[in-house]
Amino acid sequence: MLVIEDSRIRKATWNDIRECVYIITQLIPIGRVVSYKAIAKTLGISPRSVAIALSKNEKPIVIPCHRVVHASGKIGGYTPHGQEFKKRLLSIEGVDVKDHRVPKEYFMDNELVELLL
DNA sequence: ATTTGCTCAGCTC
DNA sequence: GAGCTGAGCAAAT
Repeated sequence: MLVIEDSRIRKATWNDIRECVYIITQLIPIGRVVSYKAIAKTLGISPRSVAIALSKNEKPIVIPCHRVVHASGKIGGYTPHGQEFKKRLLSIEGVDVKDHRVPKEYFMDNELVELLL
């Protein structure tokens, strides 16, 4: 991932990555979901890094990290309060989590990539 | 459904 | 620097 600062291109720092991940996460509307992979693609970094960024999240509720799940539909993690809490948050927002899986119709990976690329 | 190998940024020593 | 740890992924089994 590269960023532009003072008209120069430089490698993104950890802070840059976190900032971008948080901003994108906040773009996800209520009742929808995206995968780590989709965010990684828009930023040009690895999915693993996105997960790390979210895990180090300092504002667990302001940053809706519960709307980010595995590409396969599996729930993923939610360190502050555990998977169960994450599931509960999602169902409150209208996402029907079936058997530790979120159905593909809730995903907006394509829209996100199309929007930001 | 489960295992396996790959990945890459942070943390520890 | 070297080695370990993940809120992951994709392919093979």
